[in-house]
Amino acid sequence: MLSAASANAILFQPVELQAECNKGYVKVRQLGSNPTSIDSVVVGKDNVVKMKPGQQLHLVNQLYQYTLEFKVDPTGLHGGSKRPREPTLDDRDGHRESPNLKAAKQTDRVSVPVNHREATKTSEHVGHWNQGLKASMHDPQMQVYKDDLVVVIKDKYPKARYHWLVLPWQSISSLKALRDEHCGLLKHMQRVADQMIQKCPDVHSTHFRKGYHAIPSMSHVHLHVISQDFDSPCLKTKKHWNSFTTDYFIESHDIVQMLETNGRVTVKEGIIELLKQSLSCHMCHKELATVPSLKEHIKSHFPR
DNA sequence: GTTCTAGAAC
DNA sequence: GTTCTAGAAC
Repeated sequence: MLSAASANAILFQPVELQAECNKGYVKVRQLGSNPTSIDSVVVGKDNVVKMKPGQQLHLVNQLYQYTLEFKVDPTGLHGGSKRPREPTLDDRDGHRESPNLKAAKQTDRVSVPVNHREATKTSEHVGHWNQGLKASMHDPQMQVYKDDLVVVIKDKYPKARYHWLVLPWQSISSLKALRDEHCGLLKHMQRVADQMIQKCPDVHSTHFRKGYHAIPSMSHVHLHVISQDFDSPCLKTKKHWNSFTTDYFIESHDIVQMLETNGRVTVKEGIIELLKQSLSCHMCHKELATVPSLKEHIKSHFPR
């Protein structure tokens, strides 16, 4: 049985924090101009981690119970004159990996619930890249529509002029987890997708498709709603292209139909190989040797 | 999922 | 020389 561990973070200014711990280590991630730089800090015997203003303490998983205590450095020798960081462009973009514990004050304590079972598989850790949609869907800045059953967000890296994701609030990890009782939910997601399309200012000149990736990278079932211009700087690789233009992209209607007839969704063996197939224009089937040449070619089908 | 980059392709 | 891809790392 795991005992509760605690970490005291000494802060010199009240700062915005996210708290994270992984088997006695605390990762301190400095966001801002270089959001990928990470300092890994061993928690000392006294469980104290000194943090500079603006640094964020992330919870890597939920293996341990925490209490975080935020204190002011009494010596004033550790950068106390520095200002806490202001929100950056990256922040406004909205894709944080875990919920924020906002503006902790000196005496604030934050308890993080423990869920041992869900934290056992590495790929299911909160904060792992493949869990990003869970954070995004709950971020009000990302939501472009929501109701009791679903939320719609813009894809963070859109592969076309319009690219939304429709996600159910209900936690369904992948297509494999779908059962016939989910048919109603999936049909609702389809209707919401259609509403998004109808609200689009270019609806009359733009073709959309609604569907699921056969083997998505990101956890949590999500319906892609994507315009067929594929005019986006984020579309960069063969994998991107083939994931939206081959049978790797499964029409929403087909998923619902599979569920209604078989009670579950099955994906053809070897479907992942489709991602490696040669590049072919989805409009005229012309074969192109490289992604840049393909992107140049499809411009002719979708003049601005 | 993205980013980074070595080395293949040109 | 530059462009582009594919695989590792995250």
